[in-house]
Amino acid sequence: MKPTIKDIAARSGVSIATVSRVLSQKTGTYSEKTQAKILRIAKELGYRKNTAAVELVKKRSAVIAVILNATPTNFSTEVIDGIQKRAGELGQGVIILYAGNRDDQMLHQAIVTALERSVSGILLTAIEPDDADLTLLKNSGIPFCFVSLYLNQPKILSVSSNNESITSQAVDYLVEQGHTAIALAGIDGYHTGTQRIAGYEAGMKAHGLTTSCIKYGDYSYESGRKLLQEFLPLKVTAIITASDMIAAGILNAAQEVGIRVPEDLSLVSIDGTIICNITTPGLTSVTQDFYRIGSRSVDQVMGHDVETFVPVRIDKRGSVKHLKK
Amino acid sequence: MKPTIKDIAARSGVSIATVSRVLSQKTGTYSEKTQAKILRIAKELGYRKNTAAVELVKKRSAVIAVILNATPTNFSTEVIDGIQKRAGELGQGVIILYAGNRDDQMLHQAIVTALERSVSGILLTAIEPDDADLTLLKNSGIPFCFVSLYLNQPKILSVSSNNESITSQAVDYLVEQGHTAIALAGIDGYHTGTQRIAGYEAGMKAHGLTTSCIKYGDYSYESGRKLLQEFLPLKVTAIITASDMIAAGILNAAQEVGIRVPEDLSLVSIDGTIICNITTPGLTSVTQDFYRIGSRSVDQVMGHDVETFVPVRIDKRGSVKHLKK
DNA sequence: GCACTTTACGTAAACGTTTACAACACCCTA
DNA sequence: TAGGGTGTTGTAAACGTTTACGTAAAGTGC
Repeated sequence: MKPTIKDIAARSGVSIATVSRVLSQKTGTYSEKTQAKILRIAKELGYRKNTAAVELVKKRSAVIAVILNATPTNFSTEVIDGIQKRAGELGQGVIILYAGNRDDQMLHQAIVTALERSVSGILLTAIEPDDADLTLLKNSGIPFCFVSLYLNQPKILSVSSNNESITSQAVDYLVEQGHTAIALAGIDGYHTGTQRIAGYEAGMKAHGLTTSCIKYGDYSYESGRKLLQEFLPLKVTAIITASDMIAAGILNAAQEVGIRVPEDLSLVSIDGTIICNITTPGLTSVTQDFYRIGSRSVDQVMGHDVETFVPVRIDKRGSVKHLKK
Repeated sequence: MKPTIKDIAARSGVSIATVSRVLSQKTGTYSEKTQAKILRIAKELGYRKNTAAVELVKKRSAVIAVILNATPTNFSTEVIDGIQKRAGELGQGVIILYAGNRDDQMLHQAIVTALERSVSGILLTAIEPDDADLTLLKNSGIPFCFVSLYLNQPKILSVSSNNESITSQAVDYLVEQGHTAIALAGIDGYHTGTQRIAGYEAGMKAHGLTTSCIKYGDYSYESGRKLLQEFLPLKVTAIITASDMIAAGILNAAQEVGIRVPEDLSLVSIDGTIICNITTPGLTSVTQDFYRIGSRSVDQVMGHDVETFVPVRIDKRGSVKHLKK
């Protein structure tokens, strides 16, 4: 049998209450002598606390639930890393729950699991729940925060990059480099995509450019490869891509049909993961700080008041050509 | 207050025992009529079971703990995906615990956390515990399994590729293509590295090749870039790399100094993740089935009797040149 | 109509902690 | 010496489930 505080109490001749106080470090409520004795005996017995019992009586578990899409984007590990580190600092464990791919049923199950565990916070990473689940979350009394997704609703916590700013900065940069025929590729039809389109169109308009060219996709490498086909008949000189994988797909498919990057086509990728270093040429990117997005989301959900938007930066690599006017 | 089975019992006029039996589906112990009534009332009240209470009385939680290195290799998401899916099928939740980077302190903490939660199994992914922790695990009474690491010790569960087979197959393939000056790059100094070296040397010897060339590294892209420098003065025609990232690093560094792949240098990468498709040329690889490694490790740790070694295959892309004899 | 089984449900203990409250010893101060 | 404070400990209830055991009612076979 695993030893319990009862065993320690029996062995040390004190009550379980005292053992509990020592073990949970309610300082000031016990003498140094008993502390030493209890710690010694606990060690001797190989005592491990029973988390379930603690959570039952405390009615809240020191765990943050992270709900993820099943398709692990190449940034999710960085986000989780940030979550994990910050959670550790705050004494919280992390439990990861997969929610399938826009699978409302699985997502619902994941949320229910988190609620049943009475976690101290729920982080939804790149996930958009339906209204029923959003209501469920709101009524649960457990704080939740959207990560890498901005819903633009009042009183809903979130931490992400500013999608409008991402695309408008990308446009600014390309215009600076002399481009005017600029497309946006691989965007989704949900919140993130919509916001990026808004930023793209605002950026274009600010420079007096009215022709917009937008192609949808799903952030994957394969999607990028397919998208290149759609650009063949068009005469854009630069493409802003919704992810590094989209950029890599476009890049490779382009090179296969003899289109040179950046000589014939410039690319600015959104994300800036290590993929950007691996391709030839390297991909100039609007780089998101995923680690910080993760760590700030933990602060956010634990009630600390921190930024909603984490800044991005442009990393110049080799995929954009400077056009002479 | 969150409703409990007591509230349901009060509202439906039965005892909490009956409510519990219905809710935990002890079929055959209740009538359809009471079942219907209880389920209806539970729904009305928005009842959620309290996992902590269940775990306390059952003395085991339906959760598998996955302990990971902090440096998320690009295959870990695939492994976790496999774990997650299979665990879901078996009704187990998954909790992820990071263990830092060969940080014995953090690893110990992660193991203790898993034990305190009385998880139903512990999966150690690409992690080598020290003797004290191994003893702790063995004495815990909780099954554990090494994932993507083979310790070659009796009675220790593990699921991985066969590292000796990986490198010997790579050697076979390169010899088939006419290579004889074959190096091994980016290998670590622990179990995995040692096994891969054994396979490499056995493979070389089997073909009558006696000169071996081994360079150590840490699986990262940067490590690959550095390694290329070491190969410059040597005259190898082919390199087997310990990971896709190592291969990508060598590839890019090589191209920068005018070494063409595969014309001047052939590469066979170990892992076969999407990285192999993204580089130019694509990387020929010994591809590991990480998803299956993950899913089988769940079976293993849950007591099902499944394979310890998951087969690998060679995927030909563009990084190996066929040398005429 | 009897003995026996089955079905459906209730009672109460148990799981391992935390914590409000009480109790006691001791010391200090007026 | 009374009164109060402080430091340390014990008692016991509480957290929300599961489940062994008991029991009453209903069904079965003869």
